[in-house]
Amino acid sequence: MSETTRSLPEYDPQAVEAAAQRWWSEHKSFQAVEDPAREKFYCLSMFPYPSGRLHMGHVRNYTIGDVISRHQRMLGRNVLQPMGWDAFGLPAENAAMAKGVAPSAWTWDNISYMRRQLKSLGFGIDWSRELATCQPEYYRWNQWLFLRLLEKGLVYQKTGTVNWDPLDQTVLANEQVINGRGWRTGALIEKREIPMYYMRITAYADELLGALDGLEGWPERVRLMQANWIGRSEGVEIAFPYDAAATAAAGRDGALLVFTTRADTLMGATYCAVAAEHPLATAAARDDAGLAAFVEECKQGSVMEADLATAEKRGMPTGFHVIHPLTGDRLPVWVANYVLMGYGEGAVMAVPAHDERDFEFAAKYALPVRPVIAGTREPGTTWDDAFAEHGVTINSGPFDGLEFDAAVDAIAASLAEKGLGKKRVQFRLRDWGISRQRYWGTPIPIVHCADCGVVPVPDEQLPVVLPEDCVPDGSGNPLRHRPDFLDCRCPACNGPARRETDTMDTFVDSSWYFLRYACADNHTAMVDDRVSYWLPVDQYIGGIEHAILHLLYSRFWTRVMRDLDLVQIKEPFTHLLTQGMVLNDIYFRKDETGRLIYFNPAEVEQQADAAGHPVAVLLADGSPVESGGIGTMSKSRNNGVDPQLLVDSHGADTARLFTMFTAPPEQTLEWSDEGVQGASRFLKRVWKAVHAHVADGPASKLDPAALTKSGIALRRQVHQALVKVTDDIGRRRTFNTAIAAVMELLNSLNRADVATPSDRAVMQEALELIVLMLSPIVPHICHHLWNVLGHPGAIIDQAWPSPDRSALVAETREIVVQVNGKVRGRVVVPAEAADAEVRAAALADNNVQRFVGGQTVRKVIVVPGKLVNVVV
RNA sequence: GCCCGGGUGGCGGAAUCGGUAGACGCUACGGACUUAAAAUCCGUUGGCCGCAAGGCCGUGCCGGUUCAAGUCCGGCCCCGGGCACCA
Repeated sequence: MSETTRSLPEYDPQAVEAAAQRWWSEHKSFQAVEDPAREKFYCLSMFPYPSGRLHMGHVRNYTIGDVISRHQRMLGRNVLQPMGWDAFGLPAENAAMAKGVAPSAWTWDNISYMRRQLKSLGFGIDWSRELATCQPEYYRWNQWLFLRLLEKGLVYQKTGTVNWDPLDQTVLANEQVINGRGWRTGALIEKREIPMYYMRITAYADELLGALDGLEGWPERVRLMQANWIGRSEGVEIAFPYDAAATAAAGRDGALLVFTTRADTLMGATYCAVAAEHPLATAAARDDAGLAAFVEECKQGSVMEADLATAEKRGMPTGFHVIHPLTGDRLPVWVANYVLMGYGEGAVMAVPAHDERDFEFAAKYALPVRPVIAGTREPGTTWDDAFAEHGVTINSGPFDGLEFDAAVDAIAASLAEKGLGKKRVQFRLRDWGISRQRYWGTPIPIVHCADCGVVPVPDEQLPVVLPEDCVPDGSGNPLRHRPDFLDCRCPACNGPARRETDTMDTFVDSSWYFLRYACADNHTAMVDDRVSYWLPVDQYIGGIEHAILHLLYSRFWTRVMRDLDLVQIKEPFTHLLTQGMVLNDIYFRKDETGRLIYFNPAEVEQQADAAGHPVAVLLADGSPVESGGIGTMSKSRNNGVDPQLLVDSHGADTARLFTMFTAPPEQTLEWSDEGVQGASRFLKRVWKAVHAHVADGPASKLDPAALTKSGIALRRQVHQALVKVTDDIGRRRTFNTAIAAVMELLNSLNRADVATPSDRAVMQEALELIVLMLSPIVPHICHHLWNVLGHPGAIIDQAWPSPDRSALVAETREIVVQVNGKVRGRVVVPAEAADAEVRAAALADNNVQRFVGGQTVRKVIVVPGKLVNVVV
């Protein structure tokens, strides 16, 4: 590089980015066109909820998608990267309540602001396919498919439990229940049973579970979480016949049905327990005021499983008994708050000796413990917990001495003989309740007629359009007060009728939006042929928080559409990347009432106090604030970073580089102002290296045969970096290490001595490759630098480069030598050296000799090309 | 409570299939340039011992397998995600 002082052009991100974005827009670079002759690549990021402004999590998510998309494009694929809006949901209703603005207006304002932000980040999105789930053109197909499922019996009605706020007279979301109280009213929340529509996802439980094995492009942990969520377990359904009192109360002969995976412990059952909602509990409570009060108490609080499972175990006897199906013993039936009505039969047989929860309950209420599995403890000794592992049966009469499987088989056979039990499979998965007592969602296409009952809306009357000018006030669904929506004609008898006011769960919207991108302009059908070209999604990217619900519903919905012959695929997403959350520091003060006031980290500075200890100080008043550690960026903790400020101050490329470099995509990412500086500095260094190089005039053509020794070594580093970056971006998706490899290479180039024309040719090649390798990550600056390097076309049309294999060949290798597993030296050997030769060189090393000393060499392990371990 | 992840220098992280722990970046410190500052460039930076060569210790904790463990196995601790109406 010449040492003459001269002024190189300054890196001005705003100008560079505006120019690149203008070029892409003018050339419609990202408009995807179906072309059966070309291999397609459908790269999809989870669509955002239009909450107001982009947050760093969005920037991270969409940068990952854009890097993969641009890389695939360079590999020659026909890439589709669409974008849309998950536009229905609760926050719009909350904003409406807070600001008195209609959810629709609020949502569309947010969409136009966020669309502009996405464009300023330079994502290669095909905006011609944009959709929003709150458009009738979209949600009419939610309604249409709902009707098809209704016809097939895959949608049905039953009651479901919701959180009821008795003051506001409204149903609350789990999020709106805080410590068992309504978030606005503070009233104690009650559980309430209301009629709802359900989708029969359990009909697909076996298939959804079985197909997980084939999802090789999914992270193992997501597959595991889904498998556990579906929760297939094999067990025995056992009938415990009612005693006379229970029979009388139930009004007929009957038996308490329970499901258990531990039929081998049946001889140890000492009581049965039912959920508070169980019919037997209801029957018992009729004549027992104390029990009635307890059952009512169990109906207080939220419906959340986490709350139920962590609640203190409590119960009361029903006074009824059931008959043990094998021993004939009378067992008491209890109502217990740890039994879930939603799983199995809502009743359990309790074996305190071999189940943790039963044990805790039995200990509290002095119920008998009867060990029937040989464990680590002798029967008769004091136990402090249950022995829940499998083992050999004891104290079980004719079933003694059996291993788990044999015991279950023998007991199941004996029960079957008496007609009191059979083996069956139980899933943890429950059917999907889709009814919401909310305004801002897809209207359920049902009409209620006094004469005809529940009548589906005919297809030709779709969509049932949601009025857009409602402003919810927190006291229930405003649709109930809208005669223009409510009043209609019955499709069956044409008499006066009333529309259903419940809307659909927003997970319905997101269960198939990825199909609609392929044909968003089709207003006569839900999907068309273009879906079979683009689907399945080749790469799906989104937050790990969606690992179960959204992804499982989408898998279910896709299968439903397959069974309706609407699509040919069964799995919607071939490869899945689950990105980690974005975190930032949390700072707060407590006010007089003990409430926490949060301060944005941007308003806080780290200083040292008089004693030299670090202390966080609010810039506004110079007084300290408390540190609350680190946590996900959220409005409630006021620790978000507005990506717009970053884009405005440093440019989109710096924002993109920072999020890609700071952490691998699947891990949490911690925000750091200094890290942003580092990213920006690196881009300036790339800019400078390219401009300094071209300032010395054009380089001559590269002749690999005419290189100096240092030129060969430098060129080897260049192509090694290319091999690594190709693998990191294309296979491993570890963008952080890809960037590190390019940084390392740039450091080498800056140190290199460029004296001869052949050196300059190597430099030209190296800089071109650096710009090509970085172009998926920081596309704007690379768009510019590609032209600076003397190329007339656009870098976006360039192919991903291939390494020159001959440049990678090295003559020697460095081998690490260990003695007893500790590194004691390094030797340089010819690259092709045989093991014996490497071994000899290793043993000859001075420091190695020092540690071997006079001891006998017991073993020498040679790992070819890497290391030698001498064991003495 | 249940299911799934994670824990490595002052900090973010690297180590891809059991084979050199700390790549790359940040911070801090020292130097160059500058009237000065910023920016930029160069150097040092896990701890301890040593003039040096080099050595000892070190990947949340305890134990195990192996020639070799951040990586595998068993038991714990802490942090994060999900738990079906936030999306």
